[in-house]
Order: sequence, then C-alpha cells, then structure tokens
Amino acid sequence: MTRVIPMILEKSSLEQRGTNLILHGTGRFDLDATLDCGQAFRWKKGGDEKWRGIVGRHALCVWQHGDSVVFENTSAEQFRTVWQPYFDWERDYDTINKVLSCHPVLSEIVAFSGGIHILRQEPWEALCSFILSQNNNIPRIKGIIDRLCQQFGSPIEGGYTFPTAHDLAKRTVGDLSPIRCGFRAKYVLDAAEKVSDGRINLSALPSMPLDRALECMQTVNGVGPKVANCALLYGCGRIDCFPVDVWIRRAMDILFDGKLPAVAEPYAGIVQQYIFHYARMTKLNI
DNA sequence: CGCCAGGCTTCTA
DNA sequence: TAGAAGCATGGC
Repeated sequence: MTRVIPMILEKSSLEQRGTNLILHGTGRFDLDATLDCGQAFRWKKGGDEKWRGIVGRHALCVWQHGDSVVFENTSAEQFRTVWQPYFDWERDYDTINKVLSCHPVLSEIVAFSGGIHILRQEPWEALCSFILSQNNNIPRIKGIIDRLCQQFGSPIEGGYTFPTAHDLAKRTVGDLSPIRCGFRAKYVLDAAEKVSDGRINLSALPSMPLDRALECMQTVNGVGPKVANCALLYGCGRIDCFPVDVWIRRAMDILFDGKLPAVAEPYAGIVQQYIFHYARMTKLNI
C-alpha cells in the first residue's frame, strides 16, 4: 500500500511504502555529511550503505537515494514526533544557505557543506559526549560512547540507550574504567551529579540568555568554553553558539582573518558546523 | 615509534 | 593573569 502525504512548509512529501517511510524532495540535504561531520557519535554506516543509530529509545536504519530519504520501519506519526525534529527538517536551510552565499568565501563553504543539518540531540547526551570529546579523536570518541552505552545504558531492540545522568550519578571513577575514557571519567561523573540533583537544569538552558547558559554549563568540572558551546548548540538547539576548536581557529584565521562575517552571525552555529566539515575534508588546501 | 586528537585544570612565573 | 605543563588512551 502506498500513500503520499504533502508536507506543510516544505517542498517535500511523505510516502508510506510497506513498513518504510520515505521523505521525498529533501533538496540539498546530505545524510552522509550530516551523520558523519563530528556532531553526533552514535551513527554507524554499514557495508550496505545504510546508517544505523539510536536516538532516545528509538533505533533507526536510514539511507538516502538522491533527494529521498528512507526510514526503515517507521510510521508517519513517529517521523513527525521523533525524526523530523531530530533532523531539524522544520528549519529552512535553503534560505539560510542563500543568505550566506552573498559572501564569497561563505558561498564556497556552503557549496561544500550546505547539505548538513544540525541534529537536535538530547541535551544530556550532547553534554556527556562533548565532555568525552576533549583532547580526543573522533574514532576513539565513538568507541568510548559505544562502551558507555553498553555498560550503563538500557538494552532495547537494536542496541542500547544512552545512559541517563541519573544512571551515571551513582557510579565511581572505578566503575567507568572499562569505558577507557581516561581522565575524562571524573568530568562525566561531575556532570551527571550536577544534572541529576538539579544544580544544572538542562531544560531551562534553551531559553536562558546565552552568557548565563554558558556559565551554567561551565560549572561542571571539565567543561570549558568549547564543550559548553557544543552542548548548547547540539543539545539545546542554540544555533547562536559558536564552538571554537583547533580546526575552527585555523580555518577562521585562514578564511576570514579571524572574524566571522556579520551575515553569518544569526546562524553562527550552523556556519561553524559547515566550516568544521569543510576544514576537515579539504584540510584547508587553498 | 612519535605525534596528535572537536580541551580543560592546575601549576608557575 | 598569562602561558606552559600535565592529563589517559589509542588512531594514524
């Protein structure tokens, strides 16, 4: 049975084909780049070219053909409540990309990275993941997070959930040793304690003034400006955040003489992700 | 093997 | 108060 549902605000449409749901007309959206640009660490691409990952308590297998994206075993209802917000399909990236492209250098970066969407991840998962990311490389971060979920998450069909702050708050550094996250263990535990006992209220962060939200994040031992910005950008939908790491620092100096063009400021977080992907993939060979 | 990784805390001058 | 050292671990 095939049914096509036109979508509000989009040129796209949904088609239910058997148990799979297909989103047509995704334009310039790039699933590979979105899931592999260093913003999320729990997606794996199989030999069958399909991505598998877990968000909340939902396991998903997803792939792309041209401008269609296929969601395995997904209902329209689940798409609307889980995957549409997660993949940030409510946001008008076409218009943002158009606005950015008036700047010559940004235009080149948009041409390269403009298919990326910022994923709306769980705040706790984003905070915890980016604590684990510090002074670390992406393949190893993924391994650590895999082990964290297997050890302390809940088993569900298709894998394990990300452990809650409450789950981790009662653990010790010794408990975390099988995770092999090194000196970061004490930082994760401090974050877990502060989130689970309410000293940090993650649900208040999206609407807080940015400077206060950053300050709040940085009350965690082991969370500085970079991790705080990442947690707010990827976990709280704060696209006004601009995390600066070594790649971004170098790219900003080379591409923009150290200063982000004014036209990019309202979308700083999105542009940051575009630049990060561009910098890593091209190694800034310009 | 040595260098470095989506940094941060702590020590030192 | 700025700048360097130290930190666990392993990918490349």
